[in-house]
Amino acid sequence: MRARIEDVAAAAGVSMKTVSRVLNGESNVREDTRTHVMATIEKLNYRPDPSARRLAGQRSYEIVLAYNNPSRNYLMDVVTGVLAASRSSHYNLVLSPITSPRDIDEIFVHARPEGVVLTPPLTDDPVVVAALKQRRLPYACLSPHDRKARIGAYIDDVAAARDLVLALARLGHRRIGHIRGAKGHGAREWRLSGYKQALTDAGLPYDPALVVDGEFLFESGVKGGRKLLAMKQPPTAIFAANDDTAAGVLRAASELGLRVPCDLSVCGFDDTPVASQILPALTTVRQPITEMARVATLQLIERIRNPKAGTMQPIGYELVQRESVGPAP
Amino acid sequence: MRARIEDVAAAAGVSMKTVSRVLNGESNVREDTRTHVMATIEKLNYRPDPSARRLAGQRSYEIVLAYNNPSRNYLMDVVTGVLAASRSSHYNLVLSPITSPRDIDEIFVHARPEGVVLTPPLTDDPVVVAALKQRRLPYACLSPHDRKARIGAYIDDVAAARDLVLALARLGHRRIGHIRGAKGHGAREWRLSGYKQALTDAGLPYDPALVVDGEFLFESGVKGGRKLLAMKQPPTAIFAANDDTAAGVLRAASELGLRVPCDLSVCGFDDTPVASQILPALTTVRQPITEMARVATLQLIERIRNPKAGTMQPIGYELVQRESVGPAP
DNA sequence: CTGAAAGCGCTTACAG
DNA sequence: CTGAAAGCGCTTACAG
Repeated sequence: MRARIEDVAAAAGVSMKTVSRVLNGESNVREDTRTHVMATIEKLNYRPDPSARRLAGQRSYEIVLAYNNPSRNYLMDVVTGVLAASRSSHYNLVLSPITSPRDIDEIFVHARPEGVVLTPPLTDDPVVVAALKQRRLPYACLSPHDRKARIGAYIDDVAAARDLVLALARLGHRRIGHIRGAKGHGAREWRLSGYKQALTDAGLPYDPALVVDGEFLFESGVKGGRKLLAMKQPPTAIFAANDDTAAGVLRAASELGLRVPCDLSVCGFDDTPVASQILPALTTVRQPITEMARVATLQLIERIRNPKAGTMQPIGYELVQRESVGPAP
Repeated sequence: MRARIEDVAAAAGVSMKTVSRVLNGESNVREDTRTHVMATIEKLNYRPDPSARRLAGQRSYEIVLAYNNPSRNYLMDVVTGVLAASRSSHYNLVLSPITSPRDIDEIFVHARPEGVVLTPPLTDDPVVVAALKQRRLPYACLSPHDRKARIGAYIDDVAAARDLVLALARLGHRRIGHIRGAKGHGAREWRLSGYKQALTDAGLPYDPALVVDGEFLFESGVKGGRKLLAMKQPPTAIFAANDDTAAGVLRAASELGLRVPCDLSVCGFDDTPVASQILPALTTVRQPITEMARVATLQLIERIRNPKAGTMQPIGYELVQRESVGPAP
């Protein structure tokens, strides 16, 4: 039989309440009492029953991870990070795929979360955020568009995009195209912004014709790539908003008989598996997604414990140089 | 305030026990009593408190999804399927990454599952399976090596591999190479077996030199591809055990200046994103992973309810013809 | 077919 | 710093 708190109390010669105090790290326990109770817990291999704890404490210890669009790769990394952080703090993770932002209340059908982790683009959905605020539910965000008044984690997308494009400029590229990310994602704006900054830094003019729309998809790259490469003065390099898009550009280039990186340089963003497996392998930016998710969840937990705690944490990124970028032809 | 079972009982003019019976679909409730109680539940928008239910019932309603190796893509699809099935039956999903099969007891640190869903290669790990059996814990498997005495879901890997290789033979290929999957995965054996069957069906000899080892990785494809293509009589087609491996073969072919599919045909297995985004896009097999996970979980739930219920369900696969396969040169 | 009582294993609110 | 009592919201075992 499993040991109960009552058994521990009896074995340690204290009350259940004292054991409960030790368990929950509450103050007002004499140090040697605490030590003794801890030892007894260890000896009996006692683990508190989560259901009893929840019922009596009127708390769920649940953290919801809400998501909709992101790629499976991205999501699984996020799951890993959120799981690590929540477990280390004795919270339970409840997954909540959101079919439609209007159905944000779906979350509460399967959980009574103490806090929510939001992945983009849910982070910037006014309906979702309003619903959470109305319920006064703490939430943390991964790479939200608006970082002020939010807690969570992010990488400096602008700087990363700038670094990438600046590297292109240093290789002699003077006409650099950009295929944008999907609307509603902060990354769409940041990456364009980094692109523009790099042009300025390199003393290159900004030509709106070199910037085409996209949706973070392979198809965006094919379409955007065809459009850019069909220009009278086509770009010699293309910065795609993510790796899937860059893979699409590679396809468009191949259709036109262009060789990468000899005739055209291409870079992506994210360092997904396709980036290293495609030919040529993509120069891109690696985001430590699992770490971001872990840190964001930790911020959430701090805020759950203290409404004034929790911050927006910057996380480092890494430029990954591979084969898809070369000197301007 | 939330309604409690007591409130529903009072409003409906019955005892708590009767409401409980209706809630749990037990028999021995008069039909009109049931209808009336249901209406009252609806009216009060009553939802039973999960913690109280677990505590009183001494049940966890938890299903653990245990995983180690699989790719993030595969896993996220599995998660989606398991989540769908467990929620539809009022079970909760607990994720359990297994660092080492020896630490299978990790599962029980964070959950007291009523059942476990196992993903390959955990499905065939003797330590894991023994631990589950010893605890008399029902478990369902996704594509286990040994389907007998197991419940869950699978696709006919042998037939799928045979179809793929047979298509190659029909295009005139007479020397077809195979790069195998990782040890410990049932798929490693099945795909080889399907490969051999196809050769037999096509009246082609089986040449062991054309079969090289692999681990389901991109690197396996690069290495295996180089080895096969360096043969005195190299194959004109290569069946890689999965898409990542096939992507590696594409890379090896490119290094040697071989063009796919003109000089070499390549096919993979799984239809991961890389399969459609790589150049040339891969001919492969699509497994409905989410559906398999859903069905397997449903089998598990049946078994939880009845130790004799639950079966091993076959799921259909689909051949995806793309650009990486062509007539023999 | 229905119900009154006891109990699941914790925490809370209070007292000392 | 510590404890005795009540209660969280359900289900179980039993009785009728």
